Amino acid sequence: MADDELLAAIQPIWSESGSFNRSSDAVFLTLREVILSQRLPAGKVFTEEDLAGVFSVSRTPVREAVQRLIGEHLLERRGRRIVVSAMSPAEVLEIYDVRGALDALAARLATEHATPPEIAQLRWLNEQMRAAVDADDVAGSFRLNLEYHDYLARMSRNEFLLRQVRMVQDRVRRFPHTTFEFSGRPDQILHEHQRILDAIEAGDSAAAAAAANDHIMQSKDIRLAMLDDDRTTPAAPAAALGSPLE
Amino acid sequence: MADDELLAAIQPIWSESGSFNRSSDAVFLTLREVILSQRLPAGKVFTEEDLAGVFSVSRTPVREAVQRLIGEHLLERRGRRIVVSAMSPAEVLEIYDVRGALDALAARLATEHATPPEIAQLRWLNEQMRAAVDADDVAGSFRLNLEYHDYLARMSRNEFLLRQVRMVQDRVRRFPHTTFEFSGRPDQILHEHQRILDAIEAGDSAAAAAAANDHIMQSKDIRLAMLDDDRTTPAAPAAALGSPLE
DNA sequence: GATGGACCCACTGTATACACTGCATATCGA
DNA sequence: TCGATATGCAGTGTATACAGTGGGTCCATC
Repeated sequence: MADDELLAAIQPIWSESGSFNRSSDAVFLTLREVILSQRLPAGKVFTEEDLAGVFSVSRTPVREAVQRLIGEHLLERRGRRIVVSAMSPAEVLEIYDVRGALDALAARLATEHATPPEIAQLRWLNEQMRAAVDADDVAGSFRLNLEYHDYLARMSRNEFLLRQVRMVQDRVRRFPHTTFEFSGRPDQILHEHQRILDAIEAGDSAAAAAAANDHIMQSKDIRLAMLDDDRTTPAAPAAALGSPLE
Repeated sequence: MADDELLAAIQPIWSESGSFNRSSDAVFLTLREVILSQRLPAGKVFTEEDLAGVFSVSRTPVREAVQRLIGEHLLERRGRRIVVSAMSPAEVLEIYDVRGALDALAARLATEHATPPEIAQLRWLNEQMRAAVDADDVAGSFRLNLEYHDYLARMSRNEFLLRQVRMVQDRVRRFPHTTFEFSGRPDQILHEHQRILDAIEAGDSAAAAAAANDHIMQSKDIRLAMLDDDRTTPAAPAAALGSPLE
């Protein structure tokens, strides 16, 4: 029974999940986190009852959680089973384009509204990331990278945009490996973040938007190279980094 | 009992909704359509049992549908009641910015991949809309406008982008009134659509993106004027057009 | 008349029970 | 031995039952 794998993946997050009034919410959020952090791999199959067992609740709240996750395209029903949905390489590349457009908009709007303390905070996040990169802390770098982009989106003062950006970031967490594994990429990222910062500080919204879009397109190019690499050397034993980041 | 209003709003869509294996899906889709088409106004309050009564099902499938709609920000729980969530004028304006960025990306990618038949189809949609506008068919114009943008997004060959665009379009359907009501706007729209078409046909992706973004920003400006208008003359008895478009 | 508290009821959240459906395996016939 | 039909079973979808809770109301007191 593959139940064991399910339990092992869910247990850690489940036990430390705070208290909710709705157990349906708790199941939803835990399962969501487990999928986004790739503790539960794409393609994993299970039933409602399996989940009810792991979470020690009845099928009712499980069903509600599953429905919601299907709505977010994190799970899908295939015939009579529930499957963690996979991301195709094509979808990964698609997401970069959308992310570029949204981040460019965020950078543009952020420039128009930025206050000095906000710029300082954004710079601080980048410096933190610099420290993490220098310490070879890949998981920390990855997290701080997401935080940088999240903060940039918040600076846009556009709640709807922020929601979209976060939705995209959630997908990014599901990408196989990270472009960080590409030699020299972390330093490039820091430099590109700095370029965005400079443009924001200079009040040049067009430059900020362009820098943000370029930044994502650089990542896309790296990703493309990594995918080609995977394709040509399929037996390569995956990079040094374990898959479940964060 | 406000149940009557609920029944009146839901009944028409509910009765013509095709057959689904899951009544939970049927409730979800019907309720979704009723909200998006503004048959059920923002702020409308009801309980799970009310819905169960209207749909003649038990609370279980109703709960699942409601959860999913909350996930899409179409409903919200306020204390102990379910409320159709409202869109603030600020959110409406925010959405234009995101829509502009996404449509610009769609136009750019569409230009890169467009085939002659696709361009012909897009032109045909615009000509249909021209006919609807000339016939003063506001609902038809509105629908064809959405179809034009939907087709543009499909031409991008980016499934993820298409999903985002559709999510945004759904929000657009909930906007109060439409910018079509603004004198002369329909003709402007047709002209702006034509500009995008010309750029695509010329293979000028940058121009297509710029035209698409400009198009949405024009709508945003009109919307801004309408909102200011509402604010200065709050007693104005809404335009000639009934609210539930489509 | 206003304000605070207690009680009650409506509504929600979860569990359980039951019916239905599709698949797998077994059994019978040729 | 192979195929077709029957039968059991696992899993889902819906209904219902039950317990807990928050909000509203009504009364008492200031």
